[in-house]
This record gives sequence, C-alpha cells and structure tokens, in this order.
Amino acid sequence: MAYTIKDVAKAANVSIATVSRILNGQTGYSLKTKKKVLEIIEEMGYQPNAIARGLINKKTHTIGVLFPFLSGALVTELLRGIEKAASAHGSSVIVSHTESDEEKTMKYLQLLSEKRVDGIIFTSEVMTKQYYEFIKIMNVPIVLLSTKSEVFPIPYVKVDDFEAAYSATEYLIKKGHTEIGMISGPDTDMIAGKPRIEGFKKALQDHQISFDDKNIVIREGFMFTEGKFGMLSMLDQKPDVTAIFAASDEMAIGAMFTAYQFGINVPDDISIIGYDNINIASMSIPPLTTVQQPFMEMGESAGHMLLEMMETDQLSESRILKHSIVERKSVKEKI
Amino acid sequence: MAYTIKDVAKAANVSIATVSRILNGQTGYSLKTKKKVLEIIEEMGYQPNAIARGLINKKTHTIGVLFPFLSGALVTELLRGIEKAASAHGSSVIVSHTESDEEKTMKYLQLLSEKRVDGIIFTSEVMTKQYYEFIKIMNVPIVLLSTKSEVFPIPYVKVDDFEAAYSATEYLIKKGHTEIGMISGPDTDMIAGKPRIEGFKKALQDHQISFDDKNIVIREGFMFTEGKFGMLSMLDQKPDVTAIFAASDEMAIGAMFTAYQFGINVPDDISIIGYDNINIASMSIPPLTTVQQPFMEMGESAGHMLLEMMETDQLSESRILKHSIVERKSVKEKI
DNA sequence: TTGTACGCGTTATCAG
DNA sequence: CTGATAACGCGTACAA
Repeated sequence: MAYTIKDVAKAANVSIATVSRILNGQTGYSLKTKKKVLEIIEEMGYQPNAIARGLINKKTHTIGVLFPFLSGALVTELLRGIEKAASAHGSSVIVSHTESDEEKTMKYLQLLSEKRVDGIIFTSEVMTKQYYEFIKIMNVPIVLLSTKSEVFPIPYVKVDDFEAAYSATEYLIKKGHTEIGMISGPDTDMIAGKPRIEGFKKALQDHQISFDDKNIVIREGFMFTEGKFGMLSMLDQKPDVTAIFAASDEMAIGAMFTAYQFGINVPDDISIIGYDNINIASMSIPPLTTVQQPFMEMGESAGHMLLEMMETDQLSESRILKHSIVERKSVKEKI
Repeated sequence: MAYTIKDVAKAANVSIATVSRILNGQTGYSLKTKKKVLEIIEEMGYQPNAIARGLINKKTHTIGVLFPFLSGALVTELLRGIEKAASAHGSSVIVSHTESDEEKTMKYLQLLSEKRVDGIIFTSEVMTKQYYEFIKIMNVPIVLLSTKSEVFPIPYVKVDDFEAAYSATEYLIKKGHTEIGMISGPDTDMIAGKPRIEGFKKALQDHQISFDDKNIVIREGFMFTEGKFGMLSMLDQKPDVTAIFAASDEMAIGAMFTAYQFGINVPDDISIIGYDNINIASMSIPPLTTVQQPFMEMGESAGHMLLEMMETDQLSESRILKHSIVERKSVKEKI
C-alpha cells in the first residue's frame, strides 16, 4: 500500500498540516522543516493521492472527450491536440466512444458525471436536447469540437465548412474549370454535409455557373467507398465534368480510384480537390490537392478553451479556425 | 452542487447506510423502503460520487494507456479495442502521449499513479528498467501491447513479427519470385525492426535464396517518406528485384509512389507486399496486398487481460495474436 | 430491518 | 511557524 501524508508526517515528526502546506507551496513553515519533509518524501517515494484531493477540492483535473467514431486519422489528430492542451495544464483526458448511439452517449455522460470530470469536449456530433440538459445538470463546462449547435449556447471550435467548400470550389473555378461536380456526404448532415453543399452552390452561383442536380451526387457517408461509387454516378450523370470537389479526402481518393479504373487521368482529364488534408492526402497518386482543416490545432484550441472555462466559469468565445488550400498535384489548370 | 447520499437519506427519511445498501445491491432492507429510496433518487437525479467511492474502495475503475505517438490509423484501432474492453467492464481509459520521451513518460506514470488508476497498458515502446521499477512500486497490473519485454515479467499482446515477416516473404516466394528485396525500418528497433528483418532472412534462407546487403534497405522509420526513398535505394542497389516486402503499409505505399514515378508498374513489373493492413491499404492503386495485424482485437485483448489481472491479482498469459495475409492487387505471380 | 459512527487521504480553518 | 480537527461523500462494522 502506498504511503499517505500521515506516514510522512510521522516520519518527519511534524503534523500532516505542515506536510500539506509544504506540498501545496503554501506559506507557514521554516526552511529547515521544509527540507526535512521533502527529504523524507523523496526517501519514502510518497505520492499524494489525487482521489482524496479531488474529493475535497472538487476538482479532478480530468476532462472527458466524446467521440462518435474512434477511427480515422482525423480523430487521432483531434485527440492529440486535446491531450496536448490538457497535459500542459496538468489534466488528464478520458476518451469515450459513443458510436453515435444515443443510449451509449448517455451512458458515457453518466459515467463522466459520476467520475466528476472537470469538463467535457463533445466532438463531431450533433448536440441533442437530452445531452444538453444532462450536461447542464452536471454543471461542468463543455465545448463543441468540429461541430456546433444552433439552438444551445455552447462555444465551439471548428472551421467554417461553408467558407471552406466555397474556397475549394472557387479554386477550381479560378483554374478555369466550368464543368464542376461535387461528390458530397449526406445533405441531412447539418454539420459536415449541408454547409459544404451550400458553399459549393454559392461559389458556382457567384461565378455565373449554372447549377442543377447533375452537378452533385449525394452519398450516405464520407468514406472511401462512397467516393468510389460517387464518382461512378458523377461520370454517368455529368460526362463532361472536368473538375470535382469531394467532401472528404477519403472520398476524393475513392473518386481517383474509379477514375483510374476508367482510364481517366487525374489531373489531365479531370481535376479533383479533397477536404480535410489527412495524412493519406499526400500519399495518393497523384498527391491530393485539398482543403486543410487544422485538426491538431482545433483539438488544442478546444482543450484550452475548456480549461479557460473551467477557470473563469464563463462561456468562452467560439473559434472558427482558418482552413487553407494545400496545393499538390490533383488539380490542373483548364486550358 | 450535486446531491449527496445524505440528501437522499434525508429526503427519504432513512439513514445513509440504508441508501448505500440499496445502491450497492446489498441485502437488509424492506422492499418498501427500497422503492421509496429509488424513487427519490430518480426524482432528485442523484448520482453517486465515484471519487468518494474510489477513496474508500481503492478502486477508480480507470485504466491508463501510454502511447508513444498519437497519430496514425494504428493507434486509433488499438485505442478502440482498449476502450471497448474497458467500457464493457465499466471502466474508463485515460490516454497519455509520451512522444517516446523518457521524461514525459515518467511524468505521465507519475500522474497516473497519483490518480490511482487500476492498471496500465503500455504500447508500442520498449519497457525500460526505470519505467518498470516505477510501475512495480505503483503496485498495479500492467500489460504490454504491440511490444514485449525480454527482461521483465510482463504479459504482452502482439503478433509474432518474425513469423509475420516470414509469411510475407514466403508468400512472395510462392508466387515464384526469387529476386526479393525488403524495405525495412531501423534494425536497432528490437520490436518492429529486427524481428521482421530476421523473418525475412529466414524465409529466403529456407528456400535457398541467397541473401546479402543488396536485398535490404534499412531506413530510420516506418513512414511514407521512408518507403519512398527506400524504394529509390532498392532500385539502385538491386535493379533486378521483382518483389518487395515493406515493413509497413505506409512504406509500401511510399515504395509504390516511387515505382510510379519511374514508370514501373505494380504489380506487373514489381510486386509489393506491405505490413499492418491499416485502412489506407485498401485505398491505394493498386490496392495493397499486406500482412494484417488485428489491431482492434489486440487492443481489446490487452484490455481484457488487464481487467483480468486486476481481478485475479496474478500475471496473465501473454497472447500472440494471429496475423494473416490479405490478398489484394499489388502482388502478382512471377512467370 | 435499520441507524450510528468511524475511516479512506486530503485540504483548510482555527487556535496556539 | 505549527498542530489539532472538521470537512469532502461514501462504505461498512457494529449496535439497536
């Protein structure tokens, strides 16, 4: 069994109060006793019990993070950023994998609540009333990461999907393309689906390029396979397409895969721009030009924001992080 | 402030002891009081304080996981498995990102120790004496994941890298190849480097294929770029190579990238087999034939093993999980 | 069947 | 400068 502050006190011939004071850098003891106590602590290998501390301080220095899915390069980057921020602040992070399941999410919230985490980061998922009410009762700060809520007053960190999609599309247009298609995720997805579609539409419109159903194929998800089949549909419904905006890098690479199978050269025949800039974007043939989301920074920012809220006990200002276009080899000027 | 067991007791006109008993499914109370207490709990939204519980039970139902790097598909899969196992057991997982830094690792161990985690999973990194001694003093069970120790008695979960590399190489040989190269990670890496090299060598030897320095290029890491440049060296030092075993999928895809640049067709001119089977393996052109490591299962297995050790207080048996070869399109029969 | 009271390891408020 | 001692929220002998 580990030593307690009592053991230290006894061994040092002082009271536990004194030991506690020394441990917490407070004032009120002679240099001599401090030295002695510190020595004893070193000698015994005493470690303060964070659980007991948490009980009395009502601070666990632990934050909970909820991920709907626990796979993909994206998640690790977000997590890395969060962990970095937390760690810099002496806090730990507990990860939860909700699988987008309402029941599981509630179960995890319950668990985090019982563990008395100091705050919660909720990622990539829509915040329901049920979740919100629960967290409100928990009475801990929360920040949304890579998602946002129109109805609840919760600070968020994300990029502007509308703007980013607009940029991507405009990039294609500026390269001289006019026959542009989009391979999209579900338009019912109000976070990563709809806004990107709207950005795409708006860019076309602003540049006097007509838009109709032929310009877009909507898929059920954002994965490689969706991109593969999405490209099939696109080729079918808009044979004259010369440039494509894919709503994720995986989809873009899926599209390139199909293009390859059809003997279509990227970027000579068709240009493709992706979205996310995850690590595989630089590993495809050709390397993928894409819209970068700074996932690590997003995670870090969310972490700091949460820590800040824990201290000030006020809502922080939401942060829109800057996207940017990473030019590689999958887009070519249209002559 | 959240309600305490005291509040519940008062509201229900019983003692906290009774509430506690009901909460913990013990015996010794009438059905009537149980009903009443449960109602009140529901009504008040009372949640037991896991911190206070942990203090008295000396169990936090939390495990700590140490990752040297927090990026790559591999990590998420391992984590997913761990989280799954932990969650099924009502435990939470705290992630730590050590960056392979000794000082940081110790800092995290210290933190986990103070937080009184019930156990530790140590991944993908060599267990040093310093770490081991510390954890021994912590007196919590530990399991190694995707790594092992020759010197310390710690149960581990991994695949047999030697065997897997042997299989991969033999697969190439059985496809009729005799001029086989390997693009390897550092041979100083006793976990993921050396064993794979040895497996490769042994397979050649067992099939009467001579081996010398020309057959292998050793790189500093396992990433895409290493594969890219590794392929360059390989082409240079062994121009007649017809098949290549890469020590990771990322390297394999890097090698394919270089091949592409040189107008070398995979698999028509050169066959390539990877190692890991991370998600990008199925997204390359051509899709990558590779050795699968069941990362998710590995994580899950490690999680269960740890939980088991926490209960039995004994060392569990190490587990070698089965690798397998996933045949896709990057390897072709040599005629 | 139920309640009282002590202890888990700390911190913090008092006295001295 | 230092030391008792009361919390923190809960589990559990021991009594009733």
